[in-house]
Amino acid sequence: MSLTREKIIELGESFILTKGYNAFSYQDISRELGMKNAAIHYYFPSKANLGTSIVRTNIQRFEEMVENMETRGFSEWQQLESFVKVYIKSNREGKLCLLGSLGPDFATLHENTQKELKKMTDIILNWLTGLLSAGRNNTVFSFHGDAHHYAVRFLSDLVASLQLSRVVSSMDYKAYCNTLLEGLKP
Amino acid sequence: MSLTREKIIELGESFILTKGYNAFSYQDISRELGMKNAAIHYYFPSKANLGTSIVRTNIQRFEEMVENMETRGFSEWQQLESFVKVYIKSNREGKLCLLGSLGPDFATLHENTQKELKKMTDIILNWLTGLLSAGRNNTVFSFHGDAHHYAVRFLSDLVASLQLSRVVSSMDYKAYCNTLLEGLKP
DNA sequence: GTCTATATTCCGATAGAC
DNA sequence: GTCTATCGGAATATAGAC
Repeated sequence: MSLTREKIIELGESFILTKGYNAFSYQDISRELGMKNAAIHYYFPSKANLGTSIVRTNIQRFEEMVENMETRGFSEWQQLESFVKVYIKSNREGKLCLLGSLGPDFATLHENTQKELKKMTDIILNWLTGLLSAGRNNTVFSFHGDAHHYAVRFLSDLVASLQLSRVVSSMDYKAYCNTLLEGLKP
Repeated sequence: MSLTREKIIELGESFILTKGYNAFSYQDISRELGMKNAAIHYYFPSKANLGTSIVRTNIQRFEEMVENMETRGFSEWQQLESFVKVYIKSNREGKLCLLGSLGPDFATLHENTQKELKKMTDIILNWLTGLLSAGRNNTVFSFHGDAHHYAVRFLSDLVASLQLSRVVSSMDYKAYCNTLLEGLKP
């Protein structure tokens, strides 16, 4: 696994989260790396390849996070808190999450990237649904209705509020996330 | 006010809501109108002008909707329901809302477009906050905590779930919106 | 006042140099 | 295996025709 390749993925992701998929170019990446834009094509023949790889990397990262939390015996509450912290960090860095950035551009993505993005979202939502459901059974969480519905809503809250925090004049993202968590307390 | 100009705004908005701001071009619009792409520049010298005008049109449309509802003496519940219906309609047409589409591209927008988008969001959030607050006082709604926080959350739910409905395999958007409204019942 | 011919820049991508 | 010179085309935008 080449170091340059990893840097390209890292930079590409960063640009997607700040400028958006259709606004960043290979030149944005190559400039940072001190190369010609065409050099990126050696590692990723097309922009679609790069996009797909970036989503795959994110899936891997998420699954490793979940594994780590399970190994450490995190409670449902601790797991949800850790998940929310990822979003708070993104907000601090002025970034969106990958779902919130690529989701709106879905129609313009390559078929493979679309497929991978769907896969990522399903994985996150399934995990979140299971976590909420288990947490409610253990009386760690309290909420009404279907767990999957609530999972969609909770994820929507995190995704969109990241976007809104750019647009809304004065928004305390961390405080907002805390009220989200508060709402789940029994 | 020229008819062509209005058609350009309408088409431009439609493309923003389906492809995204940075993915649509003047050619997309001119092709539909049977003109050369450069003709659009007569009406909107730059893409930023067009973007700003589209946001302004949306502000106007929203304010007219609110006025109409007040004239007809809509209850808080009816007003909120009407607002949600706009999103259900967008979902049926495979479109996002303007905030959910332009928000992620915020960093790439012209200063004036950014300003107008912020204005639009403030207007919507202020209205929603007032509506929720008044509705709670009249015991039409029931929710915990700060009304503005809840308004941000409610808007986030609508905005992001529109985006998610494209990505998540099986999602019943209308049913989802209904559970959102159910959550506000006393 | 309305639109077209044309310029300019930048994009993603290929062929080939080292 | 790694990167550069270069292409074809599409993007936004200007100057000028009707």
